[in-house]
Amino acid sequence: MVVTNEQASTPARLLRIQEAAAEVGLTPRSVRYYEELGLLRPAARSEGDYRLFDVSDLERLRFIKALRDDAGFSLAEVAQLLEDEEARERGHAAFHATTDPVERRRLLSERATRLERQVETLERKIGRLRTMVDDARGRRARTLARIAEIDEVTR
Amino acid sequence: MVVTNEQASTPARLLRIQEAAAEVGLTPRSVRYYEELGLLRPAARSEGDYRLFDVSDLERLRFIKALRDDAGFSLAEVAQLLEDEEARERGHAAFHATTDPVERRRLLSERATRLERQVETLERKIGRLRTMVDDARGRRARTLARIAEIDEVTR
DNA sequence: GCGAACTTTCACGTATACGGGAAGGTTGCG
DNA sequence: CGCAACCTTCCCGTATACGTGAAAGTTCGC
Repeated sequence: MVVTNEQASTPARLLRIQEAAAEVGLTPRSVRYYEELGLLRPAARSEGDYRLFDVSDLERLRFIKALRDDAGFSLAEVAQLLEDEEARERGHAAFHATTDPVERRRLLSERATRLERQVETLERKIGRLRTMVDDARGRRARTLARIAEIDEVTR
Repeated sequence: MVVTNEQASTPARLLRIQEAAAEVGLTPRSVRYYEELGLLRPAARSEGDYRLFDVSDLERLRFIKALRDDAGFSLAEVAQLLEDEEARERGHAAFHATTDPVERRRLLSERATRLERQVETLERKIGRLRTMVDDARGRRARTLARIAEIDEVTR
């Protein structure tokens, strides 16, 4: 297999805040604010204390943005959902720190539980939206029925 | 058919702001604010200028609350979705103002179109949430697979 | 090794979505 | 009528989620 023109297996492509923010469709200010709220950990800092973001940080930022924009969660709710994610990353580290299969199994099991909760939270939201959609659909159907009625009579 | 103990066909049960707000789970302050934003029309006023809400107002308030709480729309977005509802009420009046079947058919058709748009907006939101759920489900599945792997080995 | 571009940390400003109180009028039961 | 409970319109306060400089340090290509 041929390696691309970039260095093979780049150790870690790190972005500074502006590039990182642009990449995920946020402003540097928002990213700093999220960090201030504890939604994000410092990632890494350069010699001169510049924030440096790796791919996992970008994923996290995209997740935050999706929860905020698409799901309409407040940042407080996002924080709740992310506590789970934080535990995940700690768990990830803990996972690689051990080789004990029992311990690893336990960590993975915890992760599965957290993901389950995330799914439930989102599903609840979807359920409420579904109700609203069904409602609108019902009204639309009744309206169409009335149109058909008129068409029937004036035929 | 026997009529209930209330006056038969009450002309219009009108509630004052506190009762109306409580009925739909809002505060009087919020209700006034929504009116200020134009999400709600004055409904009716008493002799002494008290706001009076009828059933259709309550429905509208419940709709606003659902869009805000359940769907997570901003009040600006709610306003957008309600422009349609406003047109609906004007259309409702226009409907009863005419007996021309052609005109009535047109009004009903407009209403169906507005409901269609509402459904589409909500469906888009559901779609984005679905993506997030699927994402979480996928990660969960992979996590469970890794657990199974461990169980396989340590069996 | 210099300058333009970027970054840092305050710190204050702003839009949204209300909360809460003042000052005063309205309702309606007794 | 009287008065408690409600309502009205200001108007200022607050939490959230950032925007927008200011002042100072950092990077980096030429």
